[in-house]
Amino acid sequence: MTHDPTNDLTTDLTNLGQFTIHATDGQARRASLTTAHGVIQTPIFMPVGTQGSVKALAPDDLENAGAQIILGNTYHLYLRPGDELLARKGGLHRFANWTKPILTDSGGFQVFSLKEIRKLSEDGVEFRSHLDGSKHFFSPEKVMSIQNNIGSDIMMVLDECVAYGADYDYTAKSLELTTRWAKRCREAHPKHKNGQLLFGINQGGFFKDLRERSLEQLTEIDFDGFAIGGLSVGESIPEMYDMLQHIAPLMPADKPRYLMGVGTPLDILEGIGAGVDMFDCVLPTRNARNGTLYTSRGKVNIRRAEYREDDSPLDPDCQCYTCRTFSKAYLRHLFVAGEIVSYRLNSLHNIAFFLTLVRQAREAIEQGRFAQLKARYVDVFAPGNGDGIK
RNA sequence: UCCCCGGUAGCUCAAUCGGCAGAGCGGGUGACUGUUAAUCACUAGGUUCGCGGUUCAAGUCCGUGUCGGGGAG
Repeated sequence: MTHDPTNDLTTDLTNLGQFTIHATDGQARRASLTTAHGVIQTPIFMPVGTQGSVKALAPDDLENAGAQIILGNTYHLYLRPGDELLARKGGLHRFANWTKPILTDSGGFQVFSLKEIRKLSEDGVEFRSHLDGSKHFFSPEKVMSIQNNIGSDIMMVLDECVAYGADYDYTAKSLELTTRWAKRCREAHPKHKNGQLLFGINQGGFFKDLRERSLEQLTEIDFDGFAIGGLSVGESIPEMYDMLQHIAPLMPADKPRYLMGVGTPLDILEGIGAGVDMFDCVLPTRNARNGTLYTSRGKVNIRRAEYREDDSPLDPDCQCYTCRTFSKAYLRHLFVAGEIVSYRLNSLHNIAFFLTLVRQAREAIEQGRFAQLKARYVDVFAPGNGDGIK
């Protein structure tokens, strides 16, 4: 059984994939992208909901925090609950009651993160399930089919996310493989079939000529957008920024640019400054569950003893439910006591913080003052500049 | 009054034949980047109940006191 997501579309399909740039400020772009479930205003941060849920948050929480689009993951959703079940339930949107756009990662990151339990070949990736050890084969065609069943608005091609430290020869061969897989994904999924967009993924490790080669090959294929993969895999911040600044401006200007898996508030601003439009990262939600909260004054580890009696809000400049309602002392208590609502309140805040950040970036670009906005955040978050704790 | 068991980190407890006093939890911190993560790492806490003895060496053996638990009368 196949699922046709066009059944419950909210958008005029004639504009599908349309990417309109409304303003620029240096390399930074203020734009919008039309998907089957709505128009995304960029630059945007996309909360990660690997298993069909942004951990600890319900759709209402996400909407209240201002989320426009969330992620799902092909590998995880295939294993559980299964893409065919999702198709029977009307796709992930209907199953999870999330009416806005969804982007699905292809499983390419699991090639990196689950490298102990997978085998690569020309035809695809064989994974051993991290849940029960069973074997599963992900070809580019299979990954397209799974994402069809999930019904995501933006699908990603299967790629090999190369680990940091890979040598030149390996990285070169890997990028060629990623290109061949990208072509097969495009062939398996004709443009805008089911109202679903498809993005290619740039690889090439930390070799600029390989990154450029990857980009040249990918741009010959008709994708709706292009992603930078293989960053934030263990390299230093300067190495990441150096590659980002090199490759992002070379990407097609008339298509959305997506920096996968990045990053911290400063990483995101660096990316926007280099011309990137879309970001996703587990950092706000994972850190929230581990007690690290982002505020306009810097990072706050809510577990710290100094907040035991602190009646002030987490972030006086934040409009989120958590900051409007509770004191740091109470949030600390909830976290230390391991209360479940702690994970929700913390996640809600961190997501709101990241979404506020990109909203401010959009406004700043429109007003030609992006550099000032970035400088303000660097002031707060740069190492040795008050990064840690206020 | 007698008999038995016990007293080791803030808490609950380990420690071989007498051979460098440890763990878990708790405390104090840090890390986390397309989620195998409500996870992981680091760190500070000691008159081993007191006193005396044996021994090269005692948390450990002996004597005595003390505190707690149990039993007998």
